[in-house]
Amino acid sequence: MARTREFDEEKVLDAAMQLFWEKGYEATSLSDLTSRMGIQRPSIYSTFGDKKELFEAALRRYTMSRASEIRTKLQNNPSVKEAFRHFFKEVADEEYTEGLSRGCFCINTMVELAPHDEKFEILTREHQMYLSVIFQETIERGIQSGELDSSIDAKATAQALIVSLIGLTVIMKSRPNRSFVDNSIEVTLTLLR
Amino acid sequence: MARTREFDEEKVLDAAMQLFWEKGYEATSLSDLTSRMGIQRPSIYSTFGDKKELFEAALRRYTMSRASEIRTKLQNNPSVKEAFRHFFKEVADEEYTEGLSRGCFCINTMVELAPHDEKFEILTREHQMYLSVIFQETIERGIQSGELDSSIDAKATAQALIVSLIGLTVIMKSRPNRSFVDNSIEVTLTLLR
DNA sequence: AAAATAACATACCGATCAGTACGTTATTGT
DNA sequence: ACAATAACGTACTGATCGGTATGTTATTTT
Repeated sequence: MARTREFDEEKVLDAAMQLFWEKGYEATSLSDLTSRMGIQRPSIYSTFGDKKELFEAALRRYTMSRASEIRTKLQNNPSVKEAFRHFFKEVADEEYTEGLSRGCFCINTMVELAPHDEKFEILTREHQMYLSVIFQETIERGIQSGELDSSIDAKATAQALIVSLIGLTVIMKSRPNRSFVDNSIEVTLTLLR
Repeated sequence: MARTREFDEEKVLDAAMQLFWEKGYEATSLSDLTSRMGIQRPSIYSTFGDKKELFEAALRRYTMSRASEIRTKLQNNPSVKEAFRHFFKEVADEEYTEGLSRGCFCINTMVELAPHDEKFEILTREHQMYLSVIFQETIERGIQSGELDSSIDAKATAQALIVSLIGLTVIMKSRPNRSFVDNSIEVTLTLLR
């Protein structure tokens, strides 16, 4: 050992995550990163590798914390339908409250990088598949409790809800009327009967 | 007048559209554009303005042709539900057939540019709103013909279908199992009862 | 205290970026 | 035929890109 590191690795990775989340991969320069992370260029390279590797680390950090956040939110409500309604509304509220529409870092990456980079195709797919399993388990809980009709297909319905969540997240970037979003959510939730 | 233009303005704009559609705005360089469009740099600037203006022209070209294409497809089937099913399946088929997942140029732009450029926020929003009106009119046709229940909210349902279509288009960039996509489509179509 | 070592900051690299100046060529109107 | 003009190709601009070489500073081990 020798000189001790002056920065907190998690903190600077978090700063990089915020920046990539806001601006995407291509539009974020190394200069943007150094100023936002508060460390110098060689520190980035020695700690995280090149720009793509830093991006990957930031995305992995995002998907992990996001997945557990969603899992917690869906578990915290005895009513499955209300849990989904509350979650979807919350997603909408966040986009309409904040000035900047960051959306979902993973979805942004799916659009920007997945088609041309297999690593991110896989990484983003696996996150969505994981979320869809969380949705499915939540729906199955609703069936077991008798809240939901046992005739519904938990897996297929979960997948449809994931698709709607993605669509919602994306279209909010164009800032449609709030009624558009609210209508879509209510209609989509009728899939949970 | 003097020397006549040697290139077809529509053809080179179409080439630019294909390229921006595949790679997005930032990742497409002027050198990429000149080689794909087959014309020199000054010809681009004198004909279309700068890179952003060329991008905008390409996107406008896309949204217009896409909207009329969708309108036609939905009108060509007497059954509204079958029209939507066929259309959604076709969107899926295209993504799974082609090697590269281009998705929808307008959706790509919504993710990449809309949050930081009001012009594209408006342009992409208006396209989605236009599509949602087409969907709504199609659903209303189904209600009038007796195919669909008159109790359904045509506008809200159309909006939910637009959201699902966006979600589908985006998630296919991560190349999920075909069953994921097919399940989502079938469940979503149960909104048309 | 001295040697070893790793994080630090500065300053640089060649490549590529978007955009343009400029000289040449081809077509027009007179 | 000739002057005017606009599209053409070449070659360039300053700025910025991602990435690194290098020298300095601080901490640890001996």
